[in-house]
Amino acid sequence: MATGRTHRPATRSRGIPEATVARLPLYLRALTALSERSVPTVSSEELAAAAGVNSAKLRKDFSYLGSYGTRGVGYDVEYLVYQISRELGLTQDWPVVIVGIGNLGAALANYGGFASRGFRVAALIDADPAMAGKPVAGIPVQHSDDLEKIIEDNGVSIGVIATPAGAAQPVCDRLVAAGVTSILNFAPTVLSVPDGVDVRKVDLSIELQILAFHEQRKAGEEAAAAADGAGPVVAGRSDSADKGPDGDVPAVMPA
Amino acid sequence: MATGRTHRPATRSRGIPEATVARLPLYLRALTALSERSVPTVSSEELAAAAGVNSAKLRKDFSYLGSYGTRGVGYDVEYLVYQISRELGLTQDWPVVIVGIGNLGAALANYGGFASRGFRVAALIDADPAMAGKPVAGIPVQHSDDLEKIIEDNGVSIGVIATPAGAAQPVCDRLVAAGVTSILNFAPTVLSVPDGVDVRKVDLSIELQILAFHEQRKAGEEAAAAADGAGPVVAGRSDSADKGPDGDVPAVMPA
DNA sequence: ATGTCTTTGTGAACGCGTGCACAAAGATGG
DNA sequence: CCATCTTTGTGCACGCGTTCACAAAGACAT
Repeated sequence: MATGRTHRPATRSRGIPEATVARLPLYLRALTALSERSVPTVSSEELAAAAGVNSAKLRKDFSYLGSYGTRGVGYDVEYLVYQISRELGLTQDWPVVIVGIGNLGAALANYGGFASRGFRVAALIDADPAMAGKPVAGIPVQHSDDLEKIIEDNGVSIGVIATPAGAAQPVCDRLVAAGVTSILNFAPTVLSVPDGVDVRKVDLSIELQILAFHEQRKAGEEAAAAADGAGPVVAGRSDSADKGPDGDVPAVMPA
Repeated sequence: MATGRTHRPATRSRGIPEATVARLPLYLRALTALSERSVPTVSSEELAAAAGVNSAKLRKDFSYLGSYGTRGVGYDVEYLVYQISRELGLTQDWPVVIVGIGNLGAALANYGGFASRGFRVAALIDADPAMAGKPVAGIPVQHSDDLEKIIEDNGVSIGVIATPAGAAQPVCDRLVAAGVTSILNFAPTVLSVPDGVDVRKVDLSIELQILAFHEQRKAGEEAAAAADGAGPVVAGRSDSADKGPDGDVPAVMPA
């Protein structure tokens, strides 16, 4: 995840904790898989295992949405898919623009996970005139001069920034000025935005650095253990969800 | 950011909280920028602003590493860069393999943020025989038949999975069997790994879904406010780091 | 209808992370 | 050498998130 946060004020959205909101997409994916296999109902235990979380946590998460389960039976898969989709706002169409069509921007444009969740790539924007008109993922790239017009014409409220670091803040400012209120930032920069605009950050380098930290620690422990005459650790197989080198921490965050 | 977690057991690595570890790369980036401008020292207040965090939090984070500041002056930039780099394990070389050279894999191979932090792309691996030998980012793609040999020959301990969802778990199993102990997963799947292996997950679709949730909420509030006769909200500019629609939550997590 | 069994929904306790506010430490000037 | 000023390092309190453990609720069989 991106990185570095502060607990949000008292504005808890409609009583649903942020931690829960972040898990809903995870549940939704697991439920969608069950739905495709025509599984009618699922218990909290089963679904929790599929999503890689604690079953009590899952039940508490669902309790924030309402009482959608049946005691002694479990949850109705289709009904839950609908409720979560509605809660996340996925029942409506979200036009999205991607700014910065380099390798990453092109990869995002081609990413299939967007369309399947109600997200529609409305436009691809790049500052390089040579890119203009060139189709990427079947969509012609438009020049950034037209950014404002594109945003307004398509009613875009979500923007994805995949530009180099230096261009990110100016692009962000223009997106916000044009009406975008949610930004997913892949550029390695801290963006400054007005109140009311949400920013989530994904930083690939930071993720690797966190892994490196734990990798180094493991190497150190192993060496220490070897020095003690004891062998390396490593035990039984476990679901990665309930251990993790990092417990919680976001490499993707609001910022 | 990837998603869904559980607090790690009591194994707090060398006393450094996970939340702190996740912020160290952020500080490092800000410090590197200062270093390039030849700024000799920086106060916690200034650095915190650059990294988008609370200054007290920053000081407490640094206190876990030791007392590297000078009261009345601040922190020595170069020294702090070195200490954080060492703490994160970036002073050593980390060979990394990327498995799955589609759009995303290619984008990762070309990503400049890796090399600059001690990460070296040792090999690109893909299951498609047609890709074999074809250079991506100047590195010839190798066939997945040779995965185990590549891992061992290069002493790789960190693997990046950018395959389709279906291939992720088998690839993960082979990586782990070959000796990889840290995995960065871009495939939309919950990976199961043995104890001792760290997994971090980055899910682009989940990030957008979280944004959509808040976007929907904002739209609802605005409508409600309009119905009350009051105008939309939106106030002054603020640094996004200390508000956020999501406070904390990780879309990237251990799982 | 009644009893048993399964599974949900949640009260309560605990722990981590955050941020305030201040004392201690050092620099700097007279 | 002393006074003042800046900035660190941290004790403390607060709140969120997680987890346990159990009572309530419904299904199902008899």
